[in-house]
Amino acid sequence: MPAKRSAASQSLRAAQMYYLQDLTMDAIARELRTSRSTVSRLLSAARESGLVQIQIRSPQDSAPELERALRSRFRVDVHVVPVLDTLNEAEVLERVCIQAARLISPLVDSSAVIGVAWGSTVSTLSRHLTRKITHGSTIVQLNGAGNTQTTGITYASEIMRRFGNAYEAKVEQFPVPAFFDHAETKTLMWDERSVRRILDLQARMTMAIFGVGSIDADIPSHVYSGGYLDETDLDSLSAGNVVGDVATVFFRANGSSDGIAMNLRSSGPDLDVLRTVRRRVCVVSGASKISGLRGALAAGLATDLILDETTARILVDPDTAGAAEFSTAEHRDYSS
Amino acid sequence: MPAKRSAASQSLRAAQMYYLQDLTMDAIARELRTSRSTVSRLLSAARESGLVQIQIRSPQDSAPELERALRSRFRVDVHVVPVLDTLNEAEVLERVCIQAARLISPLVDSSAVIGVAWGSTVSTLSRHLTRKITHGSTIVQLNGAGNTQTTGITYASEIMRRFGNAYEAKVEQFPVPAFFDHAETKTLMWDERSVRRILDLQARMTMAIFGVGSIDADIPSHVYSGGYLDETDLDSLSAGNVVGDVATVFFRANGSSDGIAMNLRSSGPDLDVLRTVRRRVCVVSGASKISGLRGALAAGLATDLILDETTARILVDPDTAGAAEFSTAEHRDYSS
DNA sequence: AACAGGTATGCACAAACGTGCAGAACGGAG
DNA sequence: CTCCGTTCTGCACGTTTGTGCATACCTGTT
Repeated sequence: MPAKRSAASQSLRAAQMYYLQDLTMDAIARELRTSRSTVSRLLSAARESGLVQIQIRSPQDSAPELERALRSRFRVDVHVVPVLDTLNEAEVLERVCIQAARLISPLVDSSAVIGVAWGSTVSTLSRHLTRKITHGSTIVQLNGAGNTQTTGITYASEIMRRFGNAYEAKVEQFPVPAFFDHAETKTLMWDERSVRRILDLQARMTMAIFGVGSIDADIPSHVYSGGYLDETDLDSLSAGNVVGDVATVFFRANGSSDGIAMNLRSSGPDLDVLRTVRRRVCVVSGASKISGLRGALAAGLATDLILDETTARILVDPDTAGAAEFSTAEHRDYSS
Repeated sequence: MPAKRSAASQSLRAAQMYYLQDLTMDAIARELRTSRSTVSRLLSAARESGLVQIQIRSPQDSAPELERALRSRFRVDVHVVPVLDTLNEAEVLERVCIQAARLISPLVDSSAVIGVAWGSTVSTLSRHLTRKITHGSTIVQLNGAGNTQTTGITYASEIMRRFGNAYEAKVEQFPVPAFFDHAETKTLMWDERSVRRILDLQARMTMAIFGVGSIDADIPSHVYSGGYLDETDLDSLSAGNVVGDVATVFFRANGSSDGIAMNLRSSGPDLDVLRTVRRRVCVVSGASKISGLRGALAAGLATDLILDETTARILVDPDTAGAAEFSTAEHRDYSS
């Protein structure tokens, strides 16, 4: 009686029988009069397309010590990604991002305006996004990606495209350099209507997704090595006690960012604007980002933090590692 | 570094790695320094304990024709359970209930007051409930289960116990007969403080879960054959044009229930009380319940309907089967 | 009608998984 | 310390699932 149906509809049936009725693929294949392999593929498609949603809800009491400590200390919703501390940086990044993608998915809803930064973390994240059907959502680029060697368009736009794809959202690029050479050029550009459109969109963000850069990382991140900043710039940053950045906007260890000259030339969002966004998801992988992360937390930039276990451990208890530079007491809370 | 941890915490870790990071059980076993079989069991435990939540979200456009038709026709949230129409009654019931249990789970939240009926459907359902951690929830029995042969306590309480177990909720039984012999006994009992406590709880229900009885079913349900009603009772029901019941409260094809004498002796909730409940989940399996179900829908008793595909087909298009008795036009909508 | 390019299907094999069973580890009670 | 009952663990086996490949099937084009 159930004759041929659309692929999506078949996927739905299969998914219901598999995940909701606990039938084996074999049994489902017989009911749908097809081969088991087809059912396997239908189920893949169902997961792939976001039809099947798998969530892990950790009740407070079984949430590990670590998450609770971070949650109460920094007032953010923390997700610690379990990893062995013997894995190499790339593997950890990969796994943090796979998990982050799944954790973000349920936070996205229709008519969302999602600000997205770029950088190796967000790029990796973008490659693992799980699809979710939403309507009328928009992805807006948080900061320009151009530098002296390239317009950065292809790199950043690839990231944006993946986000747009996963959530069926409109993509709004931000085709400006990451840093202007002259602050006044930025000021003028910021009055251009084409740019205003993006800035207005940013002001209406319901969600922002970003990593952090840390200036003293063993392997300094993209921004600090990739042709975005010259010697003079770097010097001015250290002179200003900058510890890191979010979307190419810099801050100090205590979270303050006033008077940092580079920010006047940066295309990234004013941190005060960023702080008005309801959900601000920060993804961090790797212990070398610790000081940048500390600054970002002190600045109250994140409402949700996803990070690997190793880094989380250092964050709560710097004594166990050599990365201790600031005590928590010094941190002033800049969150709204 | 991650030394020995509690079982729950290990389950959580494993679940995150398996469902969120897509590692194989083998890989997880190596990270947790245990055997693959243990990981398999940890994951079972995680699913079993409601830590892992699998949901299927069917976007409107891929929702099958059938669901959309029912949804708009009866103004309820419909979930059609796919089944082959060649399966026997028991198999269909089983599968509808397995799926219903999973569908109900996400609807339950903390501090809920859940009214539960009894009967073969709800009993089967109770055997397949998936655990979910909630706090301060209460399960309250909707109607008494005593009859001339038994107090029904063990049967009904077993159902209740399972619900309480799944949601870590307090269970409130209702130790009265399903039907009183005399309406005035009920009236008096309803003034007893022990009974009032239950009635008050029922008035505060946030959710109700029930099946339907249909008087003309080929295999009549429990209530119509199990020693609850005598010949006179049955005669009075047909004389009053009763088509079915929910929690031993009767109604007619058009949804009305005024002037049905049996209801004065029934321990079930006044339908007006039932209709005030936010979520009223009705589970139906088997085409023989069609007329009872039609009545219940006309009476606006359900906000959510879970039923098997075969029955759903007949419900939208009675012409394809021989069960057509009333056109939809005749139904008056008694929902609030 | 023939064809090309793409997609969907089933087979067969390999990988991943669940579970009964036997032994190890644990935790009181004597 | 020893005993016994319970729980936990890993192995081995059978089952279930993912996927490369060859084939069948579309769909639009010449």
